[in-house]
Amino acid sequence: MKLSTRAQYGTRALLDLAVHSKGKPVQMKDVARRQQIPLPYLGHLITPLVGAGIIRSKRGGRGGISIARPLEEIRLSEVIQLLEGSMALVECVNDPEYCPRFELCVTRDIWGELKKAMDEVLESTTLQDLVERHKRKEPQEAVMYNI
Amino acid sequence: MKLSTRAQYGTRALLDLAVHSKGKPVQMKDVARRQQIPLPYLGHLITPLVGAGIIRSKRGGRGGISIARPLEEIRLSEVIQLLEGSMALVECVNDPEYCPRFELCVTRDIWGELKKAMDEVLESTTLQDLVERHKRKEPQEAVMYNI
DNA sequence: ACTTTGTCGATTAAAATAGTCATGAAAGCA
DNA sequence: TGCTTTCATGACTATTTTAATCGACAAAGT
Repeated sequence: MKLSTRAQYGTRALLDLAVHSKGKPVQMKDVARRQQIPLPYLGHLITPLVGAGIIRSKRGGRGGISIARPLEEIRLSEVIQLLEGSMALVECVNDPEYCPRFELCVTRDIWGELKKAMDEVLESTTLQDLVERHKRKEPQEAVMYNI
Repeated sequence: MKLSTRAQYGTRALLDLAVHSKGKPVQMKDVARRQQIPLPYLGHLITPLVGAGIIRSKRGGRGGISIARPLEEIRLSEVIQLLEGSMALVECVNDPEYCPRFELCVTRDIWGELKKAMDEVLESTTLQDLVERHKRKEPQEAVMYNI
């Protein structure tokens, strides 16, 4: 039971963008290189994020992609939903009509609890949180502004 | 990102056993029929559970399988581990050496938190809990002993 | 015009999962 | 003993999902 590379790559790409783009477009090829993601594949991951208004893109020379919203308004839950779909581990958790026994099924309840546990983590984490954690881990990129 | 049928079937089979076997062996074909699991496939799921001492099996006429431990000593975490493996959503959460950037990688931390959130649910749920929930949902199977 | 850069659909490749089949081994029973 | 039942196991096949590539195209700049 693994997360798809879509979700992994996509999250890494977003964090990369958040760190490297200060409002200015960053070329996909740079993100791809830094994050070790095949460039043509990255294109496909970006699409749904653009559609959801998380990323803004601009074609042509000096074009690129950039974050389209305040970082604290981008929840991981939304990102993962777009790239991976629901975190439900079995179909019947999303769609009760999928299995006629959903009412009596006890195991379904457990899979539902697992989904809920994951959703809580993803709902409560924003891209801003990731950036802050990242800064804490890579102090060499921090700049002393006030000295 | 779906749970394998192994884990789904295996958990259902175990619950079925807990409900239908009161210490006495139950034939795999009966479990398979009730739980709608292909019989030859069920055989493969049972193997690791027998190996771990969760299920006891007996061949030959009047043989079958039965639960080998007190229900409250069978945690879902153990069952899932046997049937599905670790709940880590990416390999680097299990094995730090898998990716050289594990120390600095922020997204890895998040996948680790998701694993932890799931593990907590699975650790805290035993087969006994499932049986109790099941009884609550199917009162028609309850028998009045004290009247 | 020409170059750069993202968009999109079609297609292929690779891997994981699900399921089957055939053979064998243990246990009971006549 | 020999027959039947029932689980055990490894090899194999089929199916599905995921990952990735390719090519043509569209928009934006110079």
